[in-house]
Amino acid sequence: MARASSIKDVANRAGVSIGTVSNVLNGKRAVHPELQKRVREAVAALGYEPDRAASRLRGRSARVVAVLVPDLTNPFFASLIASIEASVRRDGYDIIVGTSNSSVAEEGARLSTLLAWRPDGVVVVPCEDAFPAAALIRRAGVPHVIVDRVSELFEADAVTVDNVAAGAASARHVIDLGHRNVAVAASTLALRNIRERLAGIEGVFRARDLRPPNPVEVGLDLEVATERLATFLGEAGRPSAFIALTNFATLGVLSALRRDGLGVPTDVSVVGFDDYVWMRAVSPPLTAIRQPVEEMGRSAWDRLRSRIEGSRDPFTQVKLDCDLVLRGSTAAPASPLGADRAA
Amino acid sequence: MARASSIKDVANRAGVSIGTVSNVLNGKRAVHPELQKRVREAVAALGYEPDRAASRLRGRSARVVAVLVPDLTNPFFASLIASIEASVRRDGYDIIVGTSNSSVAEEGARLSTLLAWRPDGVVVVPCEDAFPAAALIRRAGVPHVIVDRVSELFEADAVTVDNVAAGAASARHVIDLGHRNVAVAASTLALRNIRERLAGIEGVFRARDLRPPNPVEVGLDLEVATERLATFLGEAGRPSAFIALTNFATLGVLSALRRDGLGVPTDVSVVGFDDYVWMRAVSPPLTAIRQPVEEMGRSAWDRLRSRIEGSRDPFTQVKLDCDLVLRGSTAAPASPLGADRAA
DNA sequence: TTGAAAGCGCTAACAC
DNA sequence: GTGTTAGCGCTTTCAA
Repeated sequence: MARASSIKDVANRAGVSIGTVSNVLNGKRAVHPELQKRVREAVAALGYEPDRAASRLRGRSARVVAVLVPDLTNPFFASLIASIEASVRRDGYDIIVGTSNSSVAEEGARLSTLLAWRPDGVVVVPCEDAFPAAALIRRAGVPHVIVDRVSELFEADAVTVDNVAAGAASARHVIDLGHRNVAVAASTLALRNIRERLAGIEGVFRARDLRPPNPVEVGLDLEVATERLATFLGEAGRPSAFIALTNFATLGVLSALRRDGLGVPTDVSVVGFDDYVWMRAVSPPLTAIRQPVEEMGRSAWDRLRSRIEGSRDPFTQVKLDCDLVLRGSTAAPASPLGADRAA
Repeated sequence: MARASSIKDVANRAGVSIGTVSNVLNGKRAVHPELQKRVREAVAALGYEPDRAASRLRGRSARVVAVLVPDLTNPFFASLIASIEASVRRDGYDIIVGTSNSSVAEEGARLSTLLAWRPDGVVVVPCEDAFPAAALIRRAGVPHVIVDRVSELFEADAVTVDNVAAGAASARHVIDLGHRNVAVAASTLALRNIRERLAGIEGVFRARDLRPPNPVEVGLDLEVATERLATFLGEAGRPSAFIALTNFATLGVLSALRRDGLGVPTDVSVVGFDDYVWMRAVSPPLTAIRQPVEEMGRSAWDRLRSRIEGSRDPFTQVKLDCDLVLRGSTAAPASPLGADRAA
């Protein structure tokens, strides 16, 4: 296991001092072309790459940002990380990633170890509205941005989505198609962003003098979700349309409808949440609310970078717009006014 | 932006030397209980967490492993990283992740910057069979494990899947159902692991004296994939079953069938690749080849850890088994022997 | 058992 | 324009 070569090795090989090597590499001060050449040759020959950690220790930034998400197997978080990684890389930064496993306790623990790297900045998707680990970040005094989930209390830069508008758009869509008996599925209602989506839906229903739909919490296990939604479907006055408020809820709805042999959109229309390639490939392709994940990552980095560079602006909360992507899973209900309770 | 507290701050507050603080924290040498207590109190009060980078510099491992994958938006790689992260965390390690963007050039560049962290180990999914960046890793002398894609030449520890067996299982399944005219879709055939899957299929067909199916390369864009498969479907002698060799090819097949209004499995049976929750939720739920992603990550870390701990065993190539998960997308062909060319 | 001090690889301030 | 050196935060000798 050959020790990686150090700046000393390069200096020896090039016959210069380590200071000169550093100057060539960082370009802070002019160095004679001849020496430059010799240094660069030595660097190439040895495959030297400055030690990021050592370099940081002596005053330079390590150019690393820590990213903490609840769960990497959730495609939304994976896409978010992909976007953040692409963004930071453009500025020569690396990311170190951690997972809180959707547990507040682990969240704090993970954050601590992430902070032990003394990152230049931190991007977090808290696993619950309450985000006690925020204290750790503030104590460390590290620039940070909260993404996706934001409690009302926590004062920090944040990047979210206009959840109310997203919910409203989906509600308008199904109402305009003629649906009156609409159901809403969410993995949980404990998160503010999800409740906001629901509020958006309720707002539209109320504005049109319709009774707002009741939400169903389906959890995070497909069997359980299917079960819960199935009993719901069995009841009299089965809804003619479903709006899913999370990507997992979308799967639950689809699974429950399949189990009951109900056709989409013939028997029941479905509005999904998030937009993944599979939603375009399946039959019918899913009408869905698309979150601008890509842009969320970029936006989080923009804000974080400006903080890293010393910005002292007041906290901002960026709210990005979702699109409602119309595809084949929504249609007018079979009977003009839906399987209506007015029957 | 408060500077994070250092070992010195802790020492001052506890009224001991920094050496004692270090000994309390690392437990290398006995420390008087009273002093221990004072140190721990100071640590808690200051929220002190030792600087990983500085600690590594002075001889300790930093407990990081670098992970490089072609693309984080691919759910397979995302799941793999999730598994690796969970595994390494159990041993107190962190991961720093990079993406090669499926480009060999970027792969080398990314690997260099990842190596600049002097990680204890590296896990790589190369983006092509040729893996020139391997030279960088070897020169650095860092323990490493190659996952998923392995060229014949490169000598290193590797964790893969038994691709031949996986292909064979899918072939046997559709043949047993009565299909004779079978098509195979892959995003690309430039990767050895995918060619092995195909070889597995061909082997079974030949062993049963059937003409092996021709493969279609569909690329990585859904529109393009749909197009390519659609022309294929339009031809006389349309296949009665499709086997997809990658998760993306699965989507292409589904999309093409939908476009042509063909029912699954009534008109065409489909065997998908990889196993994600959506495959269980949609109608029909997909029969698919499940790669043991979870286990792949764990296994890669097991091997890597033993190398980090100094193991000098010869290189091993772990080959894990895939399952064929039977669900609703495969069935006997409409006419007993399929839309056969023997007609 | 504890403290003092060397030194890891690097950058930046200082000397020439 | 170049070399020398202090010192970042830490672990680990070496003395006491």
